[in-house]
Amino acid sequence: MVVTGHTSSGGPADPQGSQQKPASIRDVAQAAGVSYQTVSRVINDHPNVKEETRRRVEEAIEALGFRRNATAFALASGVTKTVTVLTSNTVLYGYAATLQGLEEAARAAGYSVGVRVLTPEDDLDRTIATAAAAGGGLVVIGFDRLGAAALDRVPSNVPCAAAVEAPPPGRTPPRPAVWVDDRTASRAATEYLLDLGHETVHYVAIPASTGSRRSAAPRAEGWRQALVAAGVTPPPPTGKGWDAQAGYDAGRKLARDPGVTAILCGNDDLALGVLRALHHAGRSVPGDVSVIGFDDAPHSQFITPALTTVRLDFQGLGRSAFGLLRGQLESDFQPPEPTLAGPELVRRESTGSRDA
Amino acid sequence: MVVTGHTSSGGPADPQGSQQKPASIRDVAQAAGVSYQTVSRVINDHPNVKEETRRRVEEAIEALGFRRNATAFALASGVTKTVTVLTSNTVLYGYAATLQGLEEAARAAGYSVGVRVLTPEDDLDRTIATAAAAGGGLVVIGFDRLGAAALDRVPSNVPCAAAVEAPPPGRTPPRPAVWVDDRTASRAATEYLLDLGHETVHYVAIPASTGSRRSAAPRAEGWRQALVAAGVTPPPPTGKGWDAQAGYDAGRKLARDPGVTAILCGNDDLALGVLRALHHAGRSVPGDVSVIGFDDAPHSQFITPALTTVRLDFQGLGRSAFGLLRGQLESDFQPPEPTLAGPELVRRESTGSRDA
DNA sequence: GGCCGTGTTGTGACCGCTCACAATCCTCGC
DNA sequence: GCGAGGATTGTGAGCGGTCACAACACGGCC
Repeated sequence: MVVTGHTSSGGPADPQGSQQKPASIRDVAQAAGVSYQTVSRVINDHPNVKEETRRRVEEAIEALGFRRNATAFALASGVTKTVTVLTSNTVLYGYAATLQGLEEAARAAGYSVGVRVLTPEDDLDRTIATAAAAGGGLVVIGFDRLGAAALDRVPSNVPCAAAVEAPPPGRTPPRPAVWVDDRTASRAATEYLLDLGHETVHYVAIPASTGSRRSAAPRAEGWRQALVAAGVTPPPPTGKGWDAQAGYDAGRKLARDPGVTAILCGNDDLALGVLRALHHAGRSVPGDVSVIGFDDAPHSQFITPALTTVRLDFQGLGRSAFGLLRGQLESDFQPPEPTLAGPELVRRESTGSRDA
Repeated sequence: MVVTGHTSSGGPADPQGSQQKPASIRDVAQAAGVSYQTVSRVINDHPNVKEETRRRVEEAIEALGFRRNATAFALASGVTKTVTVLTSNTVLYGYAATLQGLEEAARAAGYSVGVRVLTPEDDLDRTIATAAAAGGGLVVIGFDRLGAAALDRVPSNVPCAAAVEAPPPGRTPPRPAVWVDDRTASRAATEYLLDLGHETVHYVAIPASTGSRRSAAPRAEGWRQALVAAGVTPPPPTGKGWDAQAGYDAGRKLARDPGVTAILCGNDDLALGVLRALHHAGRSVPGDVSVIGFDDAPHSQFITPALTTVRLDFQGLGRSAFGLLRGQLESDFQPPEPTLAGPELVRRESTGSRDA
């Protein structure tokens, strides 16, 4: 049985076609009976070209199917309309959505976007140097440790912007960056749970993007603040990972403790795993336990129970990060004040009052 | 309340630093007291360079922090180690996973990868021309109509490979392509449902990648074949979209019909929506209705009931597509026979026998 | 000692385009 | 009818690398 297939047309050396190389501006010039510089003027919309000449050149361009060679253009002009995204992940919702927003903005501005995945194995400096050697600018997604580390090592002479988890500590603003205020959002979510009558709220954390400085993990911090403000001692956070499996592992432990009636999760995948663990343990949601996620991934509203979560505007984040980069690349471009939707608590079915 | 923030370091013109441009091979040559050609030899590992000279050059490279300019290299050598992925989506699981596999393979081979999202609005030919002008090769993800259309319009002189939904119709193999045999998998999934005692199986389709030629939608076709082989007349397929919302809409209608006891869905998102609709309609899964998805997205095993689905090796697909492209770009590279895991039916909780 | 072959290095041209500047054309005003 | 000045066009150089080839050094051979 054929489980998979592929076609490829003949050997590596394609017998016919595919050989003739594309027309250059000199080819066009010759065809139009002008100098190459005139062709250059036409393709760059310079004002001083006689109408009739322009027309002739444009016809030649059309006839030869000429397209300006992007590489040569970049080399000669020094302008590389390219942005390379450095990220440790492309599939997780937050990352994918940020990338999506960025790509859209970049495309609209005529930039092409490259993606380079960061892995713990490879040499960060080398990777960055390679990416920077491509010309253009860098956008690093610094949601996690690896991304944050990469951001720190970008040499100061390469244009770079970042989307990060938390505002950089006050001292030297290292790089233009955008973030969403999820500390406040996390606090609000926790307060919501408290208002519902829960005596405490447990937290299943996502891995921190920074070392030990606890204040840098805004979601954890917002949760802690809400609890402290309410006069309750925060229970130890759990969780070691980003995905549903990590949530499931954390959830199993939490499910055993009857004192656990409200759980805030660092993201929706984690929440999904927690929900699953709770289900396995026979504890109902929201009857016995309330659960809140973070991010509002597309499927979160369709699972059962539909997940209460904090919606974050990742697309806007990506868009803004690109704007920041563009501001560095084009001296006359003033990056617009980032406009992204603020975090918003979306109440659905996974939360309920304590005594319901 | 600050809901979002950003930092940017001063105005567009950075007062200090960021100005000095990177060292070229001539700078290195001068520093090492040799000619630029010798530097070129060193960075390209040419054999005939005296050991001591090489050492001196390497020191100079180190000292100046020299990095070969990728643009200039591409222009002069004609080799652009770049692959641009043309896709209509980057977030849906199948697309994202394919992209991930491709990026990994490309990175391992020293290629950089670009992403260009296709939209119905913009001019396909123009988009393709732009992407091709970047040099390097193209990989188009042709799972949907837009991607398939793009694939058709790639000029024959640009290196290109594709990941597609179904094998191209026999006649002229237009382009090297990879696909998974989901027709067979779909048939197997349907048979599984039939074996469970269901009298018929309903299908919630994903949008087809081709026009009207029905045989080109392999998932639908496998389902139909299984039904026909079992002597049952296939009910009309439903569904109009890729996401959970589309699944929900289709599921609502299906839920009203008590004759519906088994539903096969074109992907896991659709299945999620169907599950949700069934739940709202008060029909239990798998008690009243069995549901099967397609793709095995990461969260599918964590939802409740855990989704029975057909696992597809998208990463492998992306990897293989890259291999095919590389075969065209490097004349001495023989693309390995694509090795990707075959589709596999993963039985979980959303399916059960008719009379359970 | 002169010749040859190999190892090592340097020079020139070029990739396809842009920039800066010089050369030519035209039109106008006196 | 002629010079000024703007419009239009062409030439040379260079972006940062590569390739092809020439030049030079060295040792071994006759």
